[in-house]
Amino acid sequence: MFLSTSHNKIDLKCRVSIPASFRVNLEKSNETLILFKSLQFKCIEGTTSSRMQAYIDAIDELDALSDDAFLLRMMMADSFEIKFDINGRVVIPDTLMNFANLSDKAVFMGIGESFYIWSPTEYENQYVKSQKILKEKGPPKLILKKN
Amino acid sequence: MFLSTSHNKIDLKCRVSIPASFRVNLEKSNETLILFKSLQFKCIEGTTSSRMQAYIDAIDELDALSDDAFLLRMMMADSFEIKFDINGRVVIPDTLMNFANLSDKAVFMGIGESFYIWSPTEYENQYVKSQKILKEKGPPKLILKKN
DNA sequence: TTGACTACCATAAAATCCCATGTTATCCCA
DNA sequence: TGGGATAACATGGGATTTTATGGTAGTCAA
Repeated sequence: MFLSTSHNKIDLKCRVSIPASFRVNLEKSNETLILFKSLQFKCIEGTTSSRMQAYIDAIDELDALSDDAFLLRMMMADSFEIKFDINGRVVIPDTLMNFANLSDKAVFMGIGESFYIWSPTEYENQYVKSQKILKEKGPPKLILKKN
Repeated sequence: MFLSTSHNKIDLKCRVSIPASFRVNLEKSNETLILFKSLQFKCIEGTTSSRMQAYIDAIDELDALSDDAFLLRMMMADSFEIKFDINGRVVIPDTLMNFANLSDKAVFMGIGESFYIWSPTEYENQYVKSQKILKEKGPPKLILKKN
């Protein structure tokens, strides 16, 4: 599980510490880290190699000529397998830095099976948006069933 | 099951003892503790890792672009996997301290599958409110499911 | 030989571990 | 059933380890 949010610094070499809890999550299942462009937002998405494999398998299930299959293949093409240095840092590829509009700060946001890397301003926008939806529409049905 | 209410002290390091009965409940099912921002109240909610995993699984079932999926991902971002020290204490993350307006006292309130952590004043407000509703509308009609 | 990339070392701040102690609850035996 | 012994619990504080981050040296390729 990738949970919680943290704000880390990106240095001049585009190095950034992956939050320790995320690293532990990868290590304990012996997975490597994959970074790719989010299909939905202006941010980077990170996930495990095995979940990426699941995406790849899912493409095979789709109509090979469909738009969905096309989009997913393009996503694969912009994916990177990332190595850690001994301090738990990674180098974010240029393509992804530009895509997510990152410069010197990164917001890591765990969302369960994967996580997002946002620029601070984009993150702030999304957070505000979520608070607004919550206020207007209330919590998901799923949550209310719980008790 | 998490039941009953207790008032514990939060120290300068934001440490607080989780009520022993809650801990036993987690230990006997070999679960870790997850704390997150309640989507309904100004309080922290605590639950088991397997329950949180169920929410995560639910995200994949939903339309990825829906408001519900969006809110659930945000909920994950505001969730923390929490470790106990040998005395049964946890550290409450800053984000959650602020959200629930906690300082030096916490009220633990078991509500079955999960529990709430309130600031004393917020707890008092909710308690008074519940008594008022009880007086005005009478007790709730409960329909128990037979298995 | 220069520039980019990688591996490794250093350090301050923060998180975590572990020991100590008073207080409350539980047990057990007379 | 009373009351002392024992265990469990909540809380305080200091020592130790992790974490995030800055920097340097070595490597490979153009």
